[in-house]
Amino acid sequence: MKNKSITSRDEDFAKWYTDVVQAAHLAAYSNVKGCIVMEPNGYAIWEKIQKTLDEMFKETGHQNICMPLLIPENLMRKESDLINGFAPEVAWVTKGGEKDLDERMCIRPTSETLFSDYYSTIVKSYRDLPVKYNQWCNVLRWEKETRPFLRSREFLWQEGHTIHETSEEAEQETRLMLDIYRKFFEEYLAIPVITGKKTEKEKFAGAEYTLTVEAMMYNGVSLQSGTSHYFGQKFSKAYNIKFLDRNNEWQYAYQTSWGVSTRMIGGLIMVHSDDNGLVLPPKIAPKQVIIIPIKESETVSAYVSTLEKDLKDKGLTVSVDHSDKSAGFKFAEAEVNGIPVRIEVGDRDLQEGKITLVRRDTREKIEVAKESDISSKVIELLDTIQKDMYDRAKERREEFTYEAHNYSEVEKIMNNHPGFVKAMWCGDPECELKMKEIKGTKSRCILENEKPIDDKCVVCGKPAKHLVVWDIQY
RNA sequence: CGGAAAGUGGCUCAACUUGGUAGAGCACUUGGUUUGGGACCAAGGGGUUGCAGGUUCAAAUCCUGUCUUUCCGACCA
Repeated sequence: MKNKSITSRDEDFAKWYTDVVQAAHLAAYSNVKGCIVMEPNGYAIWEKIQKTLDEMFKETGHQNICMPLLIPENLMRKESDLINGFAPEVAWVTKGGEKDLDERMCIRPTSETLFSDYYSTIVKSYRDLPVKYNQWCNVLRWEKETRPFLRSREFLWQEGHTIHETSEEAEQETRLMLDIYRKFFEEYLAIPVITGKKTEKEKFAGAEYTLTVEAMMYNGVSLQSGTSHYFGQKFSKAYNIKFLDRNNEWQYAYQTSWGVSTRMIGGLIMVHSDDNGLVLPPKIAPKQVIIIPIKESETVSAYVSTLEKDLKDKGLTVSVDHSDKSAGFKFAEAEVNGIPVRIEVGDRDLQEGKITLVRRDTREKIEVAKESDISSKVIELLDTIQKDMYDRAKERREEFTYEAHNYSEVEKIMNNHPGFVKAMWCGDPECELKMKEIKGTKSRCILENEKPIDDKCVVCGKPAKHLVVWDIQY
């Protein structure tokens, strides 16, 4: 029994993805090209993500701040790597008149420039450091090919920007935030990730280096899901962020930035969901339990309202489907929306002294005695679902993780079923380009703590420097 | 920017070849019967056929122009 409005995942993955987005009412296409309307179901997931991450940021000493939407052109151009990297994607606005062209401003594609300019005015002494600010906002990048959540012109994200007294401290911050992202992905989103350093070619324009969180989607394709950048003194020199150090000498500050976006929602869908719609991990599902009265009767209604109160008292988010749709419709609806546990309550079951719990992830039906401690059972079940979802995602990732020792092996793997290909690399960008000829395969990240699997580059055969994970990307 | 295709109620499409009162399914509204895997019956509302011009007694249909969108390519943190 498959959802009628959703294309099968194995038949056409891209179509399946957009079908799920629409069927679960996460987002709708708008009349603004490349921009989506994030609908309540989708936005609720974002709010949950936001709340969880925000707490993690605050626990580690970060504060929220709000920067302007517009960046004056002269400010944007102070750091040349950044503007060169972003130029094709930046949208410019003017007041309107021809003479106003001198005062062009861009809509922020990212806010390093604004933060840097601001930091240059507030930092005077080493005693002012570190400064650890974050903002939740929208940004605009004029993408040509767009897909809901994965790549849209306007999207929501958080960008943390910090400045520090020493390079060590700044690098530590870069690592810390990467770890927070990893923890969030694995513990909350139930998505196993690999982390590592981006190559020169793939790093953020303007960064000394970029650390990344990469996740594998159901179809084996990789999604860059979060990045943490170390800037060194690059921006502080361009924007003059100077302070008097402990020896009473002027120093440029060391800087970081890090971000994750609504793209994660796309990842969440492509890792866990199925042909019946959305599947959400309990820790991030805006609604954890839905109670479905099969047919409203006095006994059913009485049982349902007691149960609802009970579950709510235990801190679970619960709703009851009181609509007059048929039972089958309600089941399908609960499934397409990805609610982790649904509880079916009907007269027939009640007479037999039981009710039915249904797991969304496996669709397994579990009968439990109506007088038993339902809320404890539900809490236990939610934990199991969370864990099982992670384990399944990890198993699938292992299944499509390969090692390759030469170029034709990579070709063979990618043509068969894409996935993470571990292979050695000499460090030459030419070899990276050569890899791209295989269905657009790119370096995802350089693995830092794993043993080399070979001593020569998978492309050119020269001595290898790095163990790299390669994959096709979204 | 190159190649291809499509524009008809909210959505998916039909009618176009051969000009003659714009139609179906889904969705929506109302009433009733239903409810253990996407219920049924009845009634109802909603479209100057992307836009502009031309041919004709008559244009969704033929002709010209124009705009928009989608797909492929190129491009892409």
